[in-house]
Amino acid sequence: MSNLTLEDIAKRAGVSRSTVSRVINSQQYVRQDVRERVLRVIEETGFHPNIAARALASQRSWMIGLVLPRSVSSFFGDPYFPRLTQGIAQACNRHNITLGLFLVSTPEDENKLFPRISRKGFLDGMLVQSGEMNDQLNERLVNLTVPIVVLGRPFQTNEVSYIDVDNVKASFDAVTHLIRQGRRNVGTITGPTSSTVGLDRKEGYLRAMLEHGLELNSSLIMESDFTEAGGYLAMQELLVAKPDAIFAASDIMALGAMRAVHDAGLRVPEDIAFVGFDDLPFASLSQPALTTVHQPISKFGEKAVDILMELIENGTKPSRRIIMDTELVIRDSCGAKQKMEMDKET
Amino acid sequence: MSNLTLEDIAKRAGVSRSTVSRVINSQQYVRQDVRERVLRVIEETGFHPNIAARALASQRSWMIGLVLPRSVSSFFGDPYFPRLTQGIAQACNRHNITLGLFLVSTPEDENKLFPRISRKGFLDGMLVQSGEMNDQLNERLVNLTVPIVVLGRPFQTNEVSYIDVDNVKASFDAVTHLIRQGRRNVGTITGPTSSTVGLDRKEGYLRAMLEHGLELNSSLIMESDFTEAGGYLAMQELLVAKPDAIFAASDIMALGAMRAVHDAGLRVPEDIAFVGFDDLPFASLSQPALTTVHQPISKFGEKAVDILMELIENGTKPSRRIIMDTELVIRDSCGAKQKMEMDKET
DNA sequence: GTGAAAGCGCTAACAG
DNA sequence: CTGTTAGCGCTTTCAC
Repeated sequence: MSNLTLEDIAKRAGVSRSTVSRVINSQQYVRQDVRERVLRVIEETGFHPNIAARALASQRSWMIGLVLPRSVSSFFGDPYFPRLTQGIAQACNRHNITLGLFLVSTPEDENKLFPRISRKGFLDGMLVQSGEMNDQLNERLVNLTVPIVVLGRPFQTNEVSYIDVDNVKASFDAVTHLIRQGRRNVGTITGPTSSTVGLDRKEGYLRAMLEHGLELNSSLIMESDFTEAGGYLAMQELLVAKPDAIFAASDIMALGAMRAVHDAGLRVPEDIAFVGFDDLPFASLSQPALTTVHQPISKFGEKAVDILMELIENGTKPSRRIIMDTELVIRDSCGAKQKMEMDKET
Repeated sequence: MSNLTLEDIAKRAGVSRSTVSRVINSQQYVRQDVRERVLRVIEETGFHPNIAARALASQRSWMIGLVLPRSVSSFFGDPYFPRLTQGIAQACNRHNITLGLFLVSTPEDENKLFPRISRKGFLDGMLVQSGEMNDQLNERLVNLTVPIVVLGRPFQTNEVSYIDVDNVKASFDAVTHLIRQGRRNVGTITGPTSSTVGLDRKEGYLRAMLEHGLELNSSLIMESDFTEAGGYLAMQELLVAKPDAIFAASDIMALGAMRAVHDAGLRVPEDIAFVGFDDLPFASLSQPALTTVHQPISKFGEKAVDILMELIENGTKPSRRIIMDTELVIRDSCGAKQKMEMDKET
């Protein structure tokens, strides 16, 4: 738009450049009437400071990065990420900072991107999606001096700030719910166990089974990849073990698995009960409506930005750990409602 | 990372700052051996130029923006956008520029964001998703001097560069395909007709019907909103008119509609044939697999970035219009395969 | 409280 | 081909 500079505003307001700068950065030590006069000129002219100049002088870029490592960038097929991104973008708007999006697709990408984003002064901070165990990027990034908030528990938690939900507890509760419905042959479709989220949700399943005196059966546990197709395939294998309930570590896998159950001529929840994880919009629309663990995805993203901004303002020590709450949303796929009806009748 | 400056590199390489700058910007007029020497020092030190300083001096930010107006930011529930974003992000990596993400959620967002992103020097260019008719942002943005590529045909096409698929033709072909299967009572679920994409896909339907001598019936045309739930609702209404085929303007709406058909106790494609639009990953996984118009979404995004970069390098005149090809992917929901079987038998 | 002045780290004429 | 020099538009001491 305009090419106005601080100097122009200063001239028009009859003050010096420094004063205008002070007003813009809402510092103290500016007389009230002067401040108002400057503000008025800024308003009238539609002046906005040049970000590059400001960044150069202040050593802050007013930009944070959202970094999705290679191992998750294919996850973009999972509606989880768009939702997350939306929450993050909204929070950035609120904070008046810009959001840089860095999707690492290939190893070459990673090598090119890493030096660029880790250059001091380029990003004020970053949000890094927790990736897979063998993902080097995560570790390289975390060892930087830039403030970082990891989305999801990282493998290395020392000195790192991160935000997560209590995956173990949430999964424990989900599986417990299935067991309480009288299901005994409870199987699970896990996420990749090379990721903490895959690991933690599996852990919740294992603990629930053990705690309720049920035997673990390795043929009731299938690892998959957080995709619909993966869920379908995993379910086909699980069918052999004749489960009467399945806890899927994500809604999208639950959907694929239910499709497999349907294709096998079995019914949900009568033959096999289901609980998913995420509570994405389509969960309530599936056939039958999916009982699932609700995650506050959008809020999760917003909170992550808030924490990051705090770290940027106040320094990264001590590191912060935020665990957000989940909630089991009971719909039709777990058979609980149906069971209640039956219990009433008898 | 490091705090090296051009000056440091210059000193180590025994040259002046300008020479290093020339090497970095791969300009000519540097002797081969000098260039190599400088390059080696850069390599050894892991030096990366300070973007803010570079931006200030060169008046280029090396960042482009992806702007999703309010009317589409809710569309983020549509897997189309993540795919598109992925293509765009990849192309940005290739071009060594950073991608700023600007989601406009509320009117306040819009008012805050607009001056910020339109400030000269902040963005080298932007990709703006074509929004709804009454969306002011689109027009405001397009009237800026910043290079812009609109994603999807804008309402005002004069002097604006944009990239799109031939929605009218693609829809025409899709509907023609249904008619060729012997369907006569073909209905459509359109996108919002306040958007060009909704308008164009409807236009293709209308033309196909007319051109094949079929009468238009307003109760066979339902406007919806590109959501699964919207598709379901629209289909419920359409059912009254007893259609034998439906062209849905997006896969996600087709999915919702097929769910409604299923709930009504009818079969796809026997009772009602379906063709969708997008060819998102789940299209091949639906029950039955969805016949749909394949859009090269990711390539679309990449191409958009390429065009924008060209505009940035070479000026925005003349404006460019790129129309990408689509392709009808025949699966099971349209009944064509089934019909072929039958035709063989008789 | 306010202004002058010195950079922030780079690019881009301009000399040579 | 290479170096010198003058900014880019802001922040931030340091005087006053």
